[in-house]
Amino acid sequence: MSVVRSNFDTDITNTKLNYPKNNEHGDYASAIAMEVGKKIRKNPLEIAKEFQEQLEGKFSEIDRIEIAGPGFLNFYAKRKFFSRQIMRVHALSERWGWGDSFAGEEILLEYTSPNLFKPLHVGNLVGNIIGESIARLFETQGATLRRINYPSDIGLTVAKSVWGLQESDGDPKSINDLGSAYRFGNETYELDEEAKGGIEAVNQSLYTNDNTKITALWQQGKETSLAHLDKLCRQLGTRFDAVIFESEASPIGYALVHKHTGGKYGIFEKDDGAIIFQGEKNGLHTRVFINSQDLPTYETKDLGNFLLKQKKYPNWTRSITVTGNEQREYFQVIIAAIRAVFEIDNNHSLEHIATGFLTLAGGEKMSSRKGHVLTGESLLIDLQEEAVIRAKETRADDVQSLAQQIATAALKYQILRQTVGSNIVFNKKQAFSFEGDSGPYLQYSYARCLSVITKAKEIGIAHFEEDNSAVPNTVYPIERLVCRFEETVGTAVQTRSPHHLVTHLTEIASVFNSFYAVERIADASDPYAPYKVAITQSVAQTLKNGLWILGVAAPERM
RNA sequence: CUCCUCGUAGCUCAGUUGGAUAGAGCAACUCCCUUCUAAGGAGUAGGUCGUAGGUUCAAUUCCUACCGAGGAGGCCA
Repeated sequence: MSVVRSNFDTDITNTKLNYPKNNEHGDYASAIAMEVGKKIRKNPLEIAKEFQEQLEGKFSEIDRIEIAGPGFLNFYAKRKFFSRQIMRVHALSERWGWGDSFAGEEILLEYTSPNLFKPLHVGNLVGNIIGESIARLFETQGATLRRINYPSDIGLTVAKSVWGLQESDGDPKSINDLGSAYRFGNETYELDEEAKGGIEAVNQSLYTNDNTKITALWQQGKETSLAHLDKLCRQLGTRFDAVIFESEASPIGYALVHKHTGGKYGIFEKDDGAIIFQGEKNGLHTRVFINSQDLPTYETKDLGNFLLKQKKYPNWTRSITVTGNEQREYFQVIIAAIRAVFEIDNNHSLEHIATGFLTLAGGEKMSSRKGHVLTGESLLIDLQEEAVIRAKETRADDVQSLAQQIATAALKYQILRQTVGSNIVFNKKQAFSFEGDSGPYLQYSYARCLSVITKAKEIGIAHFEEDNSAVPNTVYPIERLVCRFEETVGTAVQTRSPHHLVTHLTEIASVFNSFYAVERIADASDPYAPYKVAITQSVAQTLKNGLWILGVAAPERM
């Protein structure tokens, strides 16, 4: 069908083929006649007629072209087109849906980037889940991905924890002690002037490294916190290629800013004792990079971070940072500053992807039963407990591991289903139900496909062969949907929007389940059985490949 | 005050980049397991697409104004 597409992607028009909502309007449709008609002031119906005559018989896959409504061109594909696509899915197998639109690119993708020494809030997981999915999307298009974690290991929040550890004699090897140390430090900072001074002193010491006891606590706590994070990330399916600490980036950024301050070609300038970047010249905000106490701000650290990334991966072509959307405007400034400082040319691109906030639905408070903040971890544990109950009734060999797969699927689905950047209302009730539009629904549909395929094998349904097997005249809706998968992956990558994929997979699962409900697939007496099984296989493959991109496991039995 | 993002069914969200009758799930009400997995399927009901203008053959989609929500705006991140 790409032949048809390319034929229309001309200079005269930006009209593309689209999928009619109604099958009666063909398999593909174009509004080109209306658009051209407007430009040359001619009746669209006449133009459509011309197109029709010119295109008729030009495409081997097209059965006929019809004109409808005010001048739509409706293309009806041949039956064989679909059965060939189904065979193609089978042939491409693991690579079905993959492409090469980013081949040769080396992409630096920074995401997750949490505050160490602090419990991971569910919201922190959003960036990880979206980031991982975007990484995988790029990987399907031939790019080499460098997953980068840029945790904050220095600064006031860290100082609060370290101070808390010191005061409460907490064990820096215990993740729970780190959490309570942070809460203690954070609360005391607000209430007690003297303690506030102490925390600020700790903060200073972290920068200057002048107190061995504090440094030791810090390093031990950092290790604990990192190990814990690593464990959680693995459960979610992420493994980072590089970790760059804010504490490393800080002095490097500091030197960079000073190097480019003042003078004729200075990028930064001194103002009121601070060093700033004049963003207003480019319609952005002016931001302070080094404050009047000569301390680097987050902006400066991000510059240092970039230098470290570039040094580690000198052949990068694209650098993408995923953060919360409150940093949207902030990142426009950072990108402008990086472009100026590092003289980035047009062959390299810098992008920022903003993710939304996560809140809990209708009245549910952001606290668990114990009255603590709802951490990503505790939510996963709760989900898993719920999943175990269901998993026990399944055919799975390993109940615990299935429950874990279901739990992560449920969480990821809720986050990946909607447009990146819009705020996410986490519906606990919905996530825990595992029904309807959900991660487990996709997994269940996949397992169901496999079960049918297994049965087909058992009763000896023949393999589908293009020349020997029978194919029903009418095209099943599920066939059309499966064919579009490749294109969906493409738009998801282009727009950095995994939700397009989620929507499409959900639709595939839903339409397949309807197909399953009315059609008997593995029926030895049905001449179409080989084809129906082939369709089922293509659905399974599509779901599997799609779930992989989302970072969701595809259990074979449930 | 300025800028950014958003407003679609009771709730949570899609809407193929301007196309044909605006779609799902949840919740409500009906049905369907002696048939390949009921975490499923079929159906009913639910909409002035925030409001008002404008551009267009065609607007949920683009432009303007207003209303409402959230965010950002030189020494926090």
